[in-house]
Amino acid sequence: MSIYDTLNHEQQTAVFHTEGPVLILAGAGSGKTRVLTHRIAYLIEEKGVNPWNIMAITFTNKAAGEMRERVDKIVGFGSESIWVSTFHSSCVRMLRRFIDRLGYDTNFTIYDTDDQKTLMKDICKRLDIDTKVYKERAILAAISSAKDELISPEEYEINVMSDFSKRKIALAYKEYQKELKKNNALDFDDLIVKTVELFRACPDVLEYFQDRFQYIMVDEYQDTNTAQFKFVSLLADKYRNLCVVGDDDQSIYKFRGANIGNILGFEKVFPDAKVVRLEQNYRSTQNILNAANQVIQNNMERKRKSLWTENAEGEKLHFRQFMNAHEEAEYIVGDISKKVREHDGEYRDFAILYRTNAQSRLFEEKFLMANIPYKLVGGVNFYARKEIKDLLAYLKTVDNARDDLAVRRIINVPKRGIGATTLGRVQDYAAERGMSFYDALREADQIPSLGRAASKVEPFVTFIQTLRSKLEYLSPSELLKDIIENTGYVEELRAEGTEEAEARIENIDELITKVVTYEEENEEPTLSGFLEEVALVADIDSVDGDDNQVLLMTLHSAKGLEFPYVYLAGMEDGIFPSYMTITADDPTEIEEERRLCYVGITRAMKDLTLTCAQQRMIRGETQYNKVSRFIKEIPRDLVELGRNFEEKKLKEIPLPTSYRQMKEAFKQPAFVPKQFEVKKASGLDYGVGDTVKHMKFGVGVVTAITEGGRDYEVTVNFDKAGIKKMFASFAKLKKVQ
DNA sequence: CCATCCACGTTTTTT
DNA sequence: ACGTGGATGG
Repeated sequence: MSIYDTLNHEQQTAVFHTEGPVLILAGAGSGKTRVLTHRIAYLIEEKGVNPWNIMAITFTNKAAGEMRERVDKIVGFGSESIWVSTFHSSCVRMLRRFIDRLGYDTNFTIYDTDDQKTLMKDICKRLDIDTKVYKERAILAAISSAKDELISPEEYEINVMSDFSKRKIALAYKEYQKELKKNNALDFDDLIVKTVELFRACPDVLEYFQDRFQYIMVDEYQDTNTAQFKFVSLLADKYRNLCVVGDDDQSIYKFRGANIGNILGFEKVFPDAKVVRLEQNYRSTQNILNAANQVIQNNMERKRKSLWTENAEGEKLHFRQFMNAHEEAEYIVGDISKKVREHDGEYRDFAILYRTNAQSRLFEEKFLMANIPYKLVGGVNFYARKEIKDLLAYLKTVDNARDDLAVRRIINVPKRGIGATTLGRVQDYAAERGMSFYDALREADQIPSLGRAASKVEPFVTFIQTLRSKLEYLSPSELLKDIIENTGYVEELRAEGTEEAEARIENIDELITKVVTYEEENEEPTLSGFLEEVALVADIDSVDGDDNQVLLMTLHSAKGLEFPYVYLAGMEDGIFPSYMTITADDPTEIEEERRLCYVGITRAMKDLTLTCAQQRMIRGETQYNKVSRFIKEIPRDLVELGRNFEEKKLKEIPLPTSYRQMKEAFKQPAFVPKQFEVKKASGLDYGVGDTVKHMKFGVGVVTAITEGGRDYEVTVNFDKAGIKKMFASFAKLKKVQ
């Protein structure tokens, strides 16, 4: 009995076919990750392939982490030398080694969307581009899609000669790349583009990596763009052992440049490709799967494929329509609460999925009121917060003095009396001499136009120089603490005394924790390493099944995940499918929305609820929406409609004050509900030695109560379940007389 | 040079 | 409804 016996026939075919190009068309829930991990094991154990020669590429760090974990479990020896990583981090790793061949420094900085925007704004000003006519975002989007297609600024310029407004963009693109290089920075797209460029410019480097990665596997292949395709095909060109896994029905990133042609045309590029179809679904019930199949069938452009399952028929899908979005949210939150009370599942078994991030707000509000732990994925990125960006800018400045953006961000934070005028003069001086902004600052006393302002600059320069000299013997976390102390950043916030400032301090504490965690997890922690990790995290990466919380996220973020209970909220024409795609000329856009719907439905394992509202506030305006066309594509007999929603409102809750106030009141990390505070103030109604009752574990005796930061941690010796530690506010323990 | 106020646009999705 | 960023006045 080998580990491969547990695979079905098609899965085995995919695992055993190790040589040459392979295309695995894997439907939702068909066990593709299992196939990939088993394939890696098979390569090593049966084919004698050196783990060192294997590479697996995913899109998110979370997916990479999960695969790594599973590979570690299944491969006995040498699994740590397999490269399991995302496109972006693979490229960074390669570039850190060789990018000097392209005239960049190997300690380059990675710009996020915020940085890009700041830089573009600057460029527009310089090029005299009116940002009211050409918005930075639009220009950046154009540049990004050019990069996705590997179109250089020069090529772009030639292509758009005839179009006036595009000529402007071409100009901006050129300037933008020039600035990036000057700042020794790369944006997200550059990470891939520059790697391809490197491969093309330096055959020896390409061959080095080709020999290194003789077996390459790519997950979520339907979401690769042209640049990523080129990256992969160049790498695989020598040994041709390329195995790609994907599902064209789950291609949902066209807006980000994903080229569905990569998967649809794989057999054209590799005529000798072995094609394997995984069509047995192990995740969902018949009903859920049937609904998904029926919906996706309305798309014209797709590979033939139909999912089936041996699972039970299961419950029917539920559909509910409400008067407004409040009732919708209340119903869903109430339903989850009820199901958990009735032991149908734990909080972690539930997920609410929606089309736009803005829809999350109401759910948050209701979860806070109902005191249910939840986790919001997405929204405002932790690393996009002001205080975090400020401190990171300090670290970046120390790490790479050529990053003008970072230097300019912090030169007057905290206030050093250096204003726009001074900045402009330094900038001019730097531009004249072709030096970096920071280098110009270092010789501030030699800039005649500065006058007295030069004396204000000096302490800043000295400070940075001191930090840099400490770089050798201070760890990143010590450096960060040094910065916080010397700038008085936290002190200043503390002096403010507002709740908002408190929240910022908490965020800073969290940043420190993250640096320390980074140092613990890496053998050779470096400042550059930390900054790089920070630049490449996605929201979804922080989702951890260990926390018992309801998950809230967009449909896009949910790809690749599964939950016993799924709620698809906001099933309305105009929301989902979005207004943009309904009104678009291009009919394929609606197909992409439908694929998104397919992704949503197939996340559910046993229970799927679809909801919509008749009216909904959007940007302060009330909208009236029809039921989503996708709902109508689901056969009626698969759906249970339910009586009109009559359940009592979540009891005795004072009417919601404004959302802002709510947030203020509960401003802990989002998932820590209010009750902590309440409980602490009022104390517990049981103590050590008392007998208590728990919903799930039954009766037990309290052996200890410790005071945690925000809650009491109670240790109980249960008659049946043994000793458990739990937080008082979640455990809902009742004293038994 | 800095703080405050108002107008505007933003939202479809993100590595 | 909300936050950002520009304009304005101190």
